[in-house]
This record gives sequence, C-alpha cells and structure tokens, in this order.
Amino acid sequence: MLVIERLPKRTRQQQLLQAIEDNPFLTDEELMRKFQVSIQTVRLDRLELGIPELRERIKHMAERSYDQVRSLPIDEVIGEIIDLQLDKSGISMFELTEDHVFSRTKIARGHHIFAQANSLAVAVINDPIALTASADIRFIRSAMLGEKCIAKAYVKSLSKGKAKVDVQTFIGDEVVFEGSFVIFHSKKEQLRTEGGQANADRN
Amino acid sequence: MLVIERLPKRTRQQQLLQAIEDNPFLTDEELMRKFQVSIQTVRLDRLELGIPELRERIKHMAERSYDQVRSLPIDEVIGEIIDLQLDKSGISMFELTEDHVFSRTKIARGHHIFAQANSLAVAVINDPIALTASADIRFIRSAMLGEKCIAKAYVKSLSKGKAKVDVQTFIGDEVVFEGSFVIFHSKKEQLRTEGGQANADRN
DNA sequence: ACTACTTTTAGTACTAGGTAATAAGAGGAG
DNA sequence: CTCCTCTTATTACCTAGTACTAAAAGTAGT
Repeated sequence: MLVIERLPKRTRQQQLLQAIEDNPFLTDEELMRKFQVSIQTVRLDRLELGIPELRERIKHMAERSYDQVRSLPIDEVIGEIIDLQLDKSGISMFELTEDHVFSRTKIARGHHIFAQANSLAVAVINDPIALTASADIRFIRSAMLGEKCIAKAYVKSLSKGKAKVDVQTFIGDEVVFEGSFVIFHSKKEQLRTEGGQANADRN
Repeated sequence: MLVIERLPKRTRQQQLLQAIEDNPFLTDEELMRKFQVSIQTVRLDRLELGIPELRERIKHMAERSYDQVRSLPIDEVIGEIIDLQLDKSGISMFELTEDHVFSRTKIARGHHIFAQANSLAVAVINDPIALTASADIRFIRSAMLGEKCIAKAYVKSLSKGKAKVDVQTFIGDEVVFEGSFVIFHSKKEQLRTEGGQANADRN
C-alpha cells in the first residue's frame, strides 16, 4: 500500500493541466515526482490533454514574446503611422486590445489614448530631439476594446524651439479625444526637408 | 608580425552575432548553411562569443516574457503604489527603464510620465468605474533613464460624478511633471470607506 | 474466482540540438 | 619547412522528449 493515496485519473489530469498552466517550465520528470506516477503516465496524460512537450511550450512562449518585441521597437510611435508630413500633419491608427482596456469595463485606459496622440504629436515634428512640454487634453467619449482609434495631428505653429500641435482622435466619425500639445525641440531654424526617412527614434 | 588582422573570422563572428540577434531561433545547422562553414566552426564561434545554444536562448526569452506577463496584471497601475488614501491622496513610484526612454537621448517619453500620473489619479478615486475626462498637464523637467519618479496625487474636489485630482511627479525634490485631472466616476454619493483593498482594476 | 476492461508501468528504438574533448588537416607568416 | 591559427572531423554523451509494444496492476461484473 502506498502511504500517499493516488488521485483518480480525471483529477490528476485536471491538476496536471493546471500545474503546467501555472508553470509551463515543468518537465515530465518533475511532473512525475509531483504526482507520484510513472513518467509514462505523465506522457499519456499530456497526450490525452493535447499538451505539447516542454520544449514546444517554451518555444511557443518565446515566439509570442518575440513577435511582440518585434512589433514595438520598429517604430517607437504608439500605433501605426498612416501618413506623415513632417512639420505639417500626421495620421496614426491604433487598435485597442485587451492590453489597453480595463479588464472589468473593457473601456480604454486614458493613458493609451494619450500615448497615441502624444507620440504622434512628437513624431510629426521634424527634429530628432522633440519632447512634450505641456498638453491640454479632453477625453470626450470613452473608447472600447476592439475599436480602431485614428489620431490626426496638425502642426499649428512652429518657432525656434517650440511647436504647437493639435491632435484629434476619432473612432469612426466620432471624436474621442482632443489635445493641444506644446512640443519642445532642438532646431533653431526650420529647414525645408525632403519627404524621406523620418526619425524613427521619437515619440 | 600580423599587420592585418585576419578579417574573415572576425567578420563572420560579428555577422553570426547579428544573425542570432535578428533571429534567435536559428539552429547551428542553419547557421552552418548560412555561413558555408562546418558546424564545428559555428559552435566554436558561439563558444567564443558566449552565445548559448538555441534551446537556452529560447528558454531565456520565454522566461523573460513569462516574468513580464506575471508582473504586469498584478496591479494595473503604472508604477508601484506606495500609499493610498482613497478619495484623498496617493503616492506611486515608477522607475524609468530602457523601455520608457528614447533610445537615442535616454530621456523619458512623455506618455509614460503621464501614464503614471493618470493611473494614480484614477486609482485614488474610490470607485471601480473611473475615467479620465480631461487633464491639463505640464512637463517641467525631462526625466532620464534610471530615475525614480514619485507621483503624488491629491483629490481637490469630489462631487456626484466628477473629481478633480492634482498630481505632481518628483525626481528627488525636483518637480518633473504637474497635472490637473478631471476624473469621471460612477458613484452618485460619496460613501465613507474603510482603508481596505482598493480596486486593482483601474488606472 | 474468473474474465474483461481500464489504467499504469516498463522497455526499446529513435529524434533534435546540442556539449565536451580530442585529433587531424589547411593555409599563411617568418 | 616549421610554427601557429583556423577549421573540420570524429566520437561519446546529454536532455527531454516521441512512438510503439508489451506486460502488470487495479477494478467491475457475473
């Protein structure tokens, strides 16, 4: 007789599933010790539950995070630049995912909406060094999970080291956010520029 | 005397490093084909460059992303709540890492500073449904990589569905950010509350 | 108690993607 | 021609498995 009573198959499989969900880095050998069964039982359980082997689990996690890491630093602007006329105007698109909303209400958190507008306001200024000095912002309507936010930025004035940029963010034809940004930048005089590569290193 | 360093090896190793950085999922066999050398050369190169094997690389990525996933949803506030007196005041701390700064200048991006202040302003309101309506903000000094931002929020007024919250963010004793937030919330009348568990589901 | 069936365990062959160590060949500098 | 670096080859071993076959153990019905 075993001192430790072994669990029925169903229970064990549910606990195994939970265990791997909690810690995907468990090997079959560790699971075998945890549940006091043979390694073959663990493997049969994984087979029945459709849980891939450790290395595959790890690989999937890495691939997922790799894709995330890839998608961010390509341009440091929050959202996707649709159109950019340096020192004039810019448009970006930003889709609200689970990551951007309150888990309870599915309403977008203010700072994500702000981040899109802020980074566009900075990106539109043709200067590698450009920083938000101040902003006057209004959240007009709340945005929800899955909605596509289109931010439009217009440079209102541009002087030695200071620019005023107005941003409006729309969902469909409804305004959800408005902001007036004052952006400090480094260039003393404005230069005429070709439409070429903008500075990717700013938002 | 070796006047000219033998470039092929060095160049290859640099390219190998770059290749693995670009795509950490490359096996030695794939690298061998890519560089037209034997698999042993690839392995010697990795050894010299201190690049771990594929599985270790993948594992590290997975672990890192796992830790991130773990650390984020625990509290949905940007930064760490140091003190919270609901409907009165709150303090949060936020350390600027590489993720929060311009890669070129190492200056913090405005929306991260804003996010800390905004999420604190929302968190301090004792209502599970609270949203930023508008804000008037000023970035007074630029914050740099590694600096610890301490945000202090004070509830200035609180009525049926609207609250005014002022936030100041400090690095040391210097003010780096100031903002006046108007927060909409759902409660009609204010209730006296025990100091207990605040809503983690808001910022 | 015997059979039938499920569940568990055991064992073997094979795999990918390596490490570690040792030896041998290639090619250039002096 | 020799020394030296670089490269390649070879072999043994590792982990964490898959795939498959077979046997043992437990459980239920009759």
